Amino acid sequence: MSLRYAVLGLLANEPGSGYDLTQRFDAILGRHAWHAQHSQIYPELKRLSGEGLISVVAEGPRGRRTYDITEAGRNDLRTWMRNYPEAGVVRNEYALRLFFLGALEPADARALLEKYSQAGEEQAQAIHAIRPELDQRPLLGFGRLAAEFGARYFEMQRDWAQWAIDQLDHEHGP
Amino acid sequence: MSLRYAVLGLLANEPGSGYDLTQRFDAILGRHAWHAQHSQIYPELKRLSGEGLISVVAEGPRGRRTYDITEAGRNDLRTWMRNYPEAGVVRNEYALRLFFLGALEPADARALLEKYSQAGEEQAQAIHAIRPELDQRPLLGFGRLAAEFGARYFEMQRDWAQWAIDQLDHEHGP
DNA sequence: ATTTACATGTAAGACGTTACATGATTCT
DNA sequence: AGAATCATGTAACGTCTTACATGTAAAT
Repeated sequence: MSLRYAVLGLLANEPGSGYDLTQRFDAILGRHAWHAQHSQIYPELKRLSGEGLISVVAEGPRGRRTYDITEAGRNDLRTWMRNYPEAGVVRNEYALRLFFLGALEPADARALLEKYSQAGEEQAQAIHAIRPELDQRPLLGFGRLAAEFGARYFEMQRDWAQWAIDQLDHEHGP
Repeated sequence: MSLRYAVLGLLANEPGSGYDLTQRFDAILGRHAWHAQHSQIYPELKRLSGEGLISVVAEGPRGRRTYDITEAGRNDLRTWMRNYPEAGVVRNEYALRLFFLGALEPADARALLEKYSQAGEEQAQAIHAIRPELDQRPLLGFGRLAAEFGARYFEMQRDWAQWAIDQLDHEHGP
């Protein structure tokens, strides 16, 4: 059921076509929270439109249809948002891998941790880079609060990986 | 393909039955990294066993079969681990909700942020509580490095939510 | 004796990915 | 003229959840 709310939330932020939403998923949302391909998005737009939660507000070249959220849709989104889930869907391949570091030999574990550290630094920088624009208007569904969360997350990942490397070095000689 | 490696990783940590693995997913892994029900686990164990990546090492009451990872399985797991994915699967309902805080009225957003803060504190405490045992032996697939990551993650969540509440209060009056 | 926990399995339907399919508009 | 981007759609296949189904062993 989350795809439904991902789409509603993105449209609540800014109207857009299926094509636009596909890009927003690819750019931001899909990296951190939820992913969807266009093959899932277009049917979902039809469904939501049929239920009156979104509607076509403009048509453009190549059959482009721009959707916006309706009042009914906004209410549905808010109701969902107000209800904090006891057991929400969480699936994270990177976190999964980090559980099994013990299965690697120290040299391989170290190399992997370097990648976690590097990726953390890069992603944090990427967020800092777009932050100035966020104060003007939300970008691709990325508001100030979410940006801060993302930045803190990736800085934490970077620092944790460095700490973990230190731990390994102390155990197996620097 | 990640379920496969979640199972291999858990068995690499400690042998267990389908029932045991179901509990490990429920207790730790499913909350942070990957989830699976028994209805998915049992068929997966058969598949992995058929491929020679795991094998039955003990049988017990009620048809219980304890599996352990084989050398072939350990190699497969290590190969997967060494390969850091460019675009791994990430799906997080909690993070998704946090992207759309702007859709709520300030009072509702504040209430939700309080829940994020509280949940962060509780989960961080839960990890600290089991940490002493981790130094003796890995517990439910939860090694020291992963525990530290989890603790830092939830402390970050708590602190971010408090920061976000401050931001809202400054915008809309305390 | 009854309840709880242990233990495994299958089936239907929902959700998600990959591949197939088509065409218009814009840029170089 | 050709390439890249924009734009939408469907089908087959794989994964995941929910529900159905069954039985044993241990604890109260």
